[in-house]
Amino acid sequence: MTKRTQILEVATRLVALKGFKDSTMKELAKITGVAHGTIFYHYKSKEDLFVSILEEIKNELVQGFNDFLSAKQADSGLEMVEDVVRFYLNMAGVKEDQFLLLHRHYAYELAKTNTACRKSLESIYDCFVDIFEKAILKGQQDGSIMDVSARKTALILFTMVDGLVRLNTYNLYDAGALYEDLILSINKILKKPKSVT
Amino acid sequence: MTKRTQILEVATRLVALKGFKDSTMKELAKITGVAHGTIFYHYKSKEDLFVSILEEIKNELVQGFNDFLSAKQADSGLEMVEDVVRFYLNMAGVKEDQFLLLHRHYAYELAKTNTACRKSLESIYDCFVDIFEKAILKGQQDGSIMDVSARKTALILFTMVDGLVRLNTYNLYDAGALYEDLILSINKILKKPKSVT
DNA sequence: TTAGAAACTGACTGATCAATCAGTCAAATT
DNA sequence: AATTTGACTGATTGATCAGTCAGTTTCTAA
Repeated sequence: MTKRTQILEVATRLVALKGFKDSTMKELAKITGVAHGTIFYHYKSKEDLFVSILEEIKNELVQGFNDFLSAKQADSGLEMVEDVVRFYLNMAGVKEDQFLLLHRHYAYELAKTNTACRKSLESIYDCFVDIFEKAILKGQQDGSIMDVSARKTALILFTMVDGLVRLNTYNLYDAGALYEDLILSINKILKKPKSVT
Repeated sequence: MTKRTQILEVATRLVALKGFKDSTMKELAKITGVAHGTIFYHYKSKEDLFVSILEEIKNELVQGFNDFLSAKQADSGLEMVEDVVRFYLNMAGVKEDQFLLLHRHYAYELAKTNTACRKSLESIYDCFVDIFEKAILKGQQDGSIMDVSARKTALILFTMVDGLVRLNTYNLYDAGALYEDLILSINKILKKPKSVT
């Protein structure tokens, strides 16, 4: 692995854990095992490094969700929504650093002035919401999901799932105990009542 | 208004807007119109000032939610849940700075080492979840809400509503357009089906 | 073999920050 | 009138930071 890649990996973990401002390039250099100046040889500034981190996160997450989408296609739409929720929660555990970083404010503040940053964030969130929307649309075609606005409902499901991930991060409540209740609630929102035609 | 209070008010807005690290005491002094040293006369450190900010937020929010609770008592439990949701969304608009600050990471990081900070956060979130739980329990007594774990469901509703507030903050989607759909979804989660005894 | 390019180093710089502290001043107390 | 107190001031300090740069090492291709 090149030093450039090593720096990016360690920086992701560091910024996720401590935030952008509290992560110093000195510490990053020390942990990575390179000289302070090497970071600036590969990335022209701290902000530039952050944009690269976000781009890498975007690539990994979009890749991961697309892989999931092309692998799973058999179930009903309603079952697919469940699968998406479980996959999302699983990804949030596996790629904890990436999700933690996405839940910090710095990226969204930088997005106001930095185009590349905004593009990455948009790609990530569109990817998240799209996958819920696709599952809902599928469910409406196969009759397992009731007639609701797919996009709006997708956004609501996303906020529910992502909210739970966040609750975990904050450590105020035991969010893990809520996973099954969350899926039950989502079922109630979506499930088409037995038709009475 | 005393300078001490003025400093606290301006600091709340400043830290909500820019985050703890990016808010400088120099700027705070300038905006408030006091000398740099005055801040340290009233608050022994920047961190101490932040704890005071959080305590003030706790007092205001807990007060606000308790006022709401003692005013509203007539409706059915299900209607009360709706009222709580609307009140929460309204408060998030009125007290935008306070909610924004609560959605930042610094408070939760400080809570790991600072007891007063942790206590304030716990009071705030317990207050939020309790009010949902009370409405659900009421609905289960009057028969408008189905038999579910009140506490767990309260947490899920809270993550839904708070997630929507957050979505607004991030400016990625138009969350305002989702308010009515959110309330519909919550209704589906809670509403007791017509009994078939 | 070697010359030039690319990768890397770490001491250094200037800027910025929280916090300090000696001192001012007006109001309260004696 | 004399003294004390508490609110307030702003220049100063020492620490820390991102970023620079002159110099060194490693790689590459002819």
